[in-house]
Amino acid sequence: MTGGSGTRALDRNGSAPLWQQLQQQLLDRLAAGEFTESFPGELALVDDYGVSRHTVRQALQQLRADGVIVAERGRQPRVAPAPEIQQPLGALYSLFASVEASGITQESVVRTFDTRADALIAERLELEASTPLVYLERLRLAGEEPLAIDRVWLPAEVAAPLLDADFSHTSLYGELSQRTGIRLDHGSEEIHAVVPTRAERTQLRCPPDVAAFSINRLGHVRGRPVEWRHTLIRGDRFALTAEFSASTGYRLIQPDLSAVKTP
Amino acid sequence: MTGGSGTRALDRNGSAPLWQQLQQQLLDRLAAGEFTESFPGELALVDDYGVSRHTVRQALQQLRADGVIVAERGRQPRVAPAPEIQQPLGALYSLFASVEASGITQESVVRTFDTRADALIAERLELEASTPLVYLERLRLAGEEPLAIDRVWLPAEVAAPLLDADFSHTSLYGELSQRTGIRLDHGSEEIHAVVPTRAERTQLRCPPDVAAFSINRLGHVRGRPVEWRHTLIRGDRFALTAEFSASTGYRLIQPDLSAVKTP
DNA sequence: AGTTAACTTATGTCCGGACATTTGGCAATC
DNA sequence: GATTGCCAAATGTCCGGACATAAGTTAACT
Repeated sequence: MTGGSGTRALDRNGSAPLWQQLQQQLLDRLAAGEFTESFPGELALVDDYGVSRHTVRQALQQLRADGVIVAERGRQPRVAPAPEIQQPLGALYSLFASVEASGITQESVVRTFDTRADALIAERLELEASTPLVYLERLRLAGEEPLAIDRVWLPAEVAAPLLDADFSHTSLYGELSQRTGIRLDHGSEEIHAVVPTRAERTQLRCPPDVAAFSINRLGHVRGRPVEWRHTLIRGDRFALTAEFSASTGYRLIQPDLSAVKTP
Repeated sequence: MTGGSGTRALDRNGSAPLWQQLQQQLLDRLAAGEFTESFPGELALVDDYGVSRHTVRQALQQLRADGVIVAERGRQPRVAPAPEIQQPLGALYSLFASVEASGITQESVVRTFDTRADALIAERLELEASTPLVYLERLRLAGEEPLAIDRVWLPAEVAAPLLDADFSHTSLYGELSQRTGIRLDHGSEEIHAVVPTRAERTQLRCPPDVAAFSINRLGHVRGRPVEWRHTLIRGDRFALTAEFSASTGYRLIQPDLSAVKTP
């Protein structure tokens, strides 16, 4: 199997540096699921690819820096475990995390939950207009009082396993991760300040002359858009809080919801 | 001067690895302002410290990865220029940068500009209630139409040199940096969605049933708060846009102002 | 004076070897 | 059976050398 020398070949005539080729090959093999639990040691790679240990180390170096693999002295390198806790992703995460943190009971009333087609949303998800989409519309309550209206569209192809879930207490991302293994890894959102329509005000049971955040979000998984979301949050019960510094950049932090709770 | 070998000494008996010591020494010397415009080459360091080129390269590697120094083939390494453009700092930066980017003329009408005392603001700046503060209130126009009301308080002690500046076309941060050398390095802000009062609507000349962003910001310089700012931005002409991913985290990006320009 | 060619210098890449240090497993011992 | 000691294996560190390649400099040439 892992016998002799030079089992695997690298293009030695020009093109890319050897260590770069090796690095890429390792990434490819890793993406193909080749190293489930044991990663080849440096000397094994030296033997396999017929390069010096220095070159192997140079290839591994960035992989270690990026946290793809973990290596310690005297121990065989292993593939790094998936990042434990997903980084807070976006203002929506901030919203629900802050409710959670403040200890207020969090609940959702599912108003609609079905599969349908929507040409406009489908286009935003880069799908055919007739593609079936799972649609979930919830009224989110915090402390038994309406906080936000949340509407999500996902391609039925990926979200079908969710259809028999109960979303009155669990989070969409939790179910999505648990049932399909899918986790958003990229997204963009646009945050507007709006005055809710009368219908929205009725649903949110909020007084007149109250503004709201309107957030449109497009979530991606591995480069493909898989979630369109629109959330309308009462402006009298929520605020975005951010911190920034030259070193850490701009970060949303969990606002103190109790301060904006019920004026 | 830089003659012989081993001019500079490294602790060779245990403790930290040579490359780490070298890296630290280089960082120290750099912090002392020793390499203003020319950084020693690899071979020079080999000669100076009496280590192999491999060790020198290992020490430099992380410095290059961190962008501290820049090295290219055949060219002497140089100290990387100070971070080109200051990192977008907060939603306010995003606001004015996006106006700038869209090519719309940006102008301010200075409504008030004086020195006064304000107990509430002083407390937020951690100052005595009677401390004199420079107060600047501007109506910010984009494309000759009102976009935001901007009010800033700074301790007079640091902002005094600004008092004879004309803020109808220049930015506060620009003047502050130019006249006093002060640049904000940290801050926090709270973003609310509100319905503007009638007086504010009048100033902003915006139609009824339009919401607004209300942003409170506290800016720091080297751990001391030096700026309290309140900005009210028309919600029909501005939106916050953000991107996030597991690798880069949450970042505000410049929204397309033209899309929200004038409905 | 302007252009080209050759040379120097510097980093990028790659190889070989050597020793230190830590881990993990095996074996001998109590 | 549990502990201890030893050895092999693996990575971390460090050194030396060699050639390739790009940039800058100088010299020669038109």
